[in-house]
Amino acid sequence: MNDTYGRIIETTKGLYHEGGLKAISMRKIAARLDLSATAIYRHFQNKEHLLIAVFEEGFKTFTRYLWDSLAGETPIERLRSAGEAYLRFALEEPLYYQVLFMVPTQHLGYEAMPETAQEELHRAFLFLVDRVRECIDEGSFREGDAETVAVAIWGHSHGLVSLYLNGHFQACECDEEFTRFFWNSLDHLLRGLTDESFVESS
Amino acid sequence: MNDTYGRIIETTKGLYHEGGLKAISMRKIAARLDLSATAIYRHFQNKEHLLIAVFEEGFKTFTRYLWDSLAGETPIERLRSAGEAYLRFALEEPLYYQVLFMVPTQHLGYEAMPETAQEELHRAFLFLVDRVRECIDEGSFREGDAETVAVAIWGHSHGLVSLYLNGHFQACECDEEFTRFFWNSLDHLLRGLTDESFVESS
DNA sequence: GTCTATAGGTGGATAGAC
DNA sequence: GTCTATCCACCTATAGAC
Repeated sequence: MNDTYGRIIETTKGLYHEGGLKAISMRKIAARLDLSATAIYRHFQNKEHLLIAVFEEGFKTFTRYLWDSLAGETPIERLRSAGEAYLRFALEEPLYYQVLFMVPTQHLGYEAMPETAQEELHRAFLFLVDRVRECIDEGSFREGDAETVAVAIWGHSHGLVSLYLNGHFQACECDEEFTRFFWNSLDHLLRGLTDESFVESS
Repeated sequence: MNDTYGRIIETTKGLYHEGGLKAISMRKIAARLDLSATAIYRHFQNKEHLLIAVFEEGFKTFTRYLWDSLAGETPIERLRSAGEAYLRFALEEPLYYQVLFMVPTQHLGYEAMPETAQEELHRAFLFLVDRVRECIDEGSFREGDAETVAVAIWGHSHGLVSLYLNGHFQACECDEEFTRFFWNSLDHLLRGLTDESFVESS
């Protein structure tokens, strides 16, 4: 990924991180790469297609993380690995995490983009639902709606991660400390979710 | 709030909701209110001050919600009321919720703004820490670090709310359904947080 | 594949009339 | 308090030379 195509995408992520969608412009990207503003149009049809490409690269990366988590032998191990993969992705690729999970799709403001984004996000969610359903099917979790449990897990994880990435976690000085906190907190939720009447009453 | 000042702030919130920070412009606000672009400058010094005003109105509103939650008689009741206030604010003022809690402060890109935002957010967090500490002090919660427990509660709540506001909650058709889900999920987390060794091991 | 030149649009903000 | 006229900065995108 050291070609111009890859460098343009990296620069776009950087601009997003610094100033949000409003800070991304073809001219600024070009300036940072010592290119003329128009050179980018040889690599991407227009700005919309560039942003779609960033999005899709992000999802490719995220999918690789999730894919690796399927190596676990039992459903419970695979669910835990999925959580580890989600957290590792957030910490190792914070810029992608923000673009994929922290931008309201309406704010993208393009035709093709929101559909791509929604579809990909839904696919990721279904992956988690599958991990939960496996656990229910083999009896590790109580009977119930896998989607309901998956949403609670995703919500909890996303909340902690997004507060941390936005700098609202003054307690944690480093990623390792946050990782310990994340798992401690999530384990308690999982215990609550699986021990009791969560699935039925919701 | 039917004066021009209030209408400008409402319109700004609406534009943010539709297209994010990049969609907010003095000209668009003016057009929606059938004003000339420059009329707004009689009410706000410039765009930065307008955005700060939106932020501060949002925090005034949020603070009113939290304030009402202090009416509870016991620490536990007040903590629960604070959660109810947080959720009601998110559902009744979703545009403010997004502006206050879902915009990375770097993306605001002004001098005065990020400090205002960070300070106000921190004050809201300290309010939650106080509610948790009360519960610990009277013995309803185990001994331990109130900030740690507060972060877990806030993270969980924020995660669920932001997924819901971003439309990722296909299971819940209406606010009432989401409210039930929210409390069911949060109650399980609270049980886990208070029953076991969460505070010590994190 | 990269450049310059350029068209056409949107934006923030000021000056001065009413 | 609102208007029009205006300035200047920045943006996306195209055409055509190298």
